[in-house]
Amino acid sequence: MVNATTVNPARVAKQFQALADETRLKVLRILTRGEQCVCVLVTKLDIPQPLLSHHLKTLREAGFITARREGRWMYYALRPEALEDCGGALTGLLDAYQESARLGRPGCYW
Amino acid sequence: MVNATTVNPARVAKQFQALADETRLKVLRILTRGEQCVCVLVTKLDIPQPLLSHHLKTLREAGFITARREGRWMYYALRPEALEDCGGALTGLLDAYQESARLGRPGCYW
DNA sequence: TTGACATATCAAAAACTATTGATATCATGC
DNA sequence: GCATGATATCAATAGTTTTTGATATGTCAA
Repeated sequence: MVNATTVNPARVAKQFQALADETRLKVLRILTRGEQCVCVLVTKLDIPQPLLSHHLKTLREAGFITARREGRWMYYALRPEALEDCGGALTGLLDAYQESARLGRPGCYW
Repeated sequence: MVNATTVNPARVAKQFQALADETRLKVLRILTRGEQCVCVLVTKLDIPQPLLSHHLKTLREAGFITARREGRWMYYALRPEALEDCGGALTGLLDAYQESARLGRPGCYW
């Protein structure tokens, strides 16, 4: 079960860092519609190909997408588990907040 | 209702940027226990006070915390709405992903 | 095997963010 | 008013990320 204490700040910070970019969020949004070829992404995002390649690498290293080669094309797909994981970090904080409110904010466990 | 199309990538990217730092996540984690004075945060985090002040500013500008003065002390508190908002961006993506899977991935709406 | 295309990598420049130390502000108690 | 303590701001530096353009790699088709 996820809660505020089980969240590892260093690891989570890196995941949020990967989400902290407009282009990368747009990539994820496109990929919600399913696997896409890089050529499609370049066209839709209208950015230079090497730059997109770099952002894809960032997303992949953070676990948000997977890559698959098919002939000359690379297909990228969303990895929903990673999004769920990040969401879990947020709800972990929210749950801790609500739980502590329920208990009357007894001071920090730190 | 939140979904992938209603999410504004530029705004959300800034919110995630504020979360993309270990110290700031620790601050939020401490604040789940309720409002805290800066002096408490400095002690718990063991970082120089001006640095903490800078991180608090970042969190405040992104809407994650509020500040209140009481005499010489400043008290910071979590703003759960901002966390919910960020979580909404993630679930918006996840919902879009699942919905498009349900519909058989009919190509991108872009 | 060569040519063409899709994508990745690399190196340099530009832009941004974090950190530090010094100093300013603001409230309090004397 | 002055000294003190709490916090914020500022300027400089260091570190990181983003962007660009050039080039490399890998695959296919002829």
